[in-house]
Amino acid sequence: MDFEPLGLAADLVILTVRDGRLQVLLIRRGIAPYQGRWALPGGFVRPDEDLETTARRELAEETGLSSERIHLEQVATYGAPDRDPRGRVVSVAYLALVPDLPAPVAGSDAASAHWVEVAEVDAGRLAFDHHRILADGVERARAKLEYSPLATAFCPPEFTISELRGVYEAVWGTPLDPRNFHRKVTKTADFVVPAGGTTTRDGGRPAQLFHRGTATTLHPPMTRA
Amino acid sequence: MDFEPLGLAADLVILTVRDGRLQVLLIRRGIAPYQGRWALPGGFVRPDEDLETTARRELAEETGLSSERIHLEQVATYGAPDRDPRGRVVSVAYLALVPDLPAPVAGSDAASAHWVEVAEVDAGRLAFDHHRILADGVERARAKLEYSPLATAFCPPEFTISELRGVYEAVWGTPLDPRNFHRKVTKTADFVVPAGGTTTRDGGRPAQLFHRGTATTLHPPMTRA
DNA sequence: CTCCTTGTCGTCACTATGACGATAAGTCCG
DNA sequence: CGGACTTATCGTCATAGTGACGACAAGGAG
Repeated sequence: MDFEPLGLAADLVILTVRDGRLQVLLIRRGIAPYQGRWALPGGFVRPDEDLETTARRELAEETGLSSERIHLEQVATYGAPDRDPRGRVVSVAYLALVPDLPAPVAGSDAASAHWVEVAEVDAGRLAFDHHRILADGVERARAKLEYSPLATAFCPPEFTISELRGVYEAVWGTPLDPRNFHRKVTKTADFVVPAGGTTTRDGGRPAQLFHRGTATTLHPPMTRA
Repeated sequence: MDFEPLGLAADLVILTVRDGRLQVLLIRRGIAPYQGRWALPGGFVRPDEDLETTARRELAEETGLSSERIHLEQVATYGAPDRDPRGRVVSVAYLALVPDLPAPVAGSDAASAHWVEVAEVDAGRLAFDHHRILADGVERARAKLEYSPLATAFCPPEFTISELRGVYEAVWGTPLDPRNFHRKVTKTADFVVPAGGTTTRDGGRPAQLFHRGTATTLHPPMTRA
């Protein structure tokens, strides 16, 4: 087979919720093209390397998170012929959802990696077509919160209902009624299961701790206000 | 940039509803590898060609459908290093939904193209990892019928509620109550709009004709039984 | 005309939801 | 130590949407 010259990359939309807001991990590019501009972390797929393996490798390099338990899913593939001035580069985008890290971002490339609030990302300032990839990734995350228990991926192993609600509010950008949210979450089978303890880390009356349940889909879905 | 040798292909899951059943367009491979096996239509992305352009080109070649109005969407990208014995080939899968064609499949490669009932496709008989691509494409279609008005993509420009219900039943593989379905569809704003005429092509009492409305999402979604 | 087929409207009970009141159980501070 | 304050959790109520299914409408076939 005679293959055309072509680069294959995996780019990552790594989202977390910090300080009650949705944030994405961006790196400042040190080299051309788009030197000095913000970009999504990513890298080229190595020969004999699976696409998801590349994504997990990059995730580990940028965040230090190497766990298999980090949620990672493919979003879409971007292949416009002129999307990279260096030549034909096709990029497979992955979405990663990580809990608020106790330690700041650490890793080899970490020097230039920063959490940026999604709402404040200036689309025009991102390298390549990364604004589009980011938008698609965020929209995927927003959609999946509706019908999957994925919001728990943003939480530590044990969390309160309020913290879970905070995830929804941050990702969707809308406030939710605490009482209705509580009812909905606790009555949806296998969404969350009581962990047995309580915490007062959010102040006020002690809240029950939960961990994620076994559900894979939410019936009926959560509703975005 | 020094790029690794690598092929980039677009493969198509082309679905239609014929005789009340969900069918997919498969071709019988005339050359190695997997000679004689069924496969999804597809082909390599040309230099300077956009991914979706490749997909539309292949769609036109295999079905003769060149209209921009045919629903086409990206599903996922498959890049396992060993998925193609010829070397590293990464495939971007697209899902196309086409109405029941009045004329049989026509096109340059049509000699080997056939509609096959999805329920009868023997996963083990498909070339490459096409069984997986097919499964993902079908699942995407099933899911999208829930929250999008996409079922109309399987219908001719004017259709009856029963015909639309037939699409749902074929894609989901479950019977739906005609009365509740009728209520749901006609009460969902902008899902379908009356076209003004009636038809008796399904027998029985004449049915109103509709065409697709302007809705892009269904609130609340249709529910799979 | 009568039967048969499909289309369309209506009813009813039940579930899920949004809005919001009320109470519980901690911390904080004077 | 006793509010005041904060967050958690439960309950109530009206309403929308749904599944199950009865009833009637309006064509064609024999």
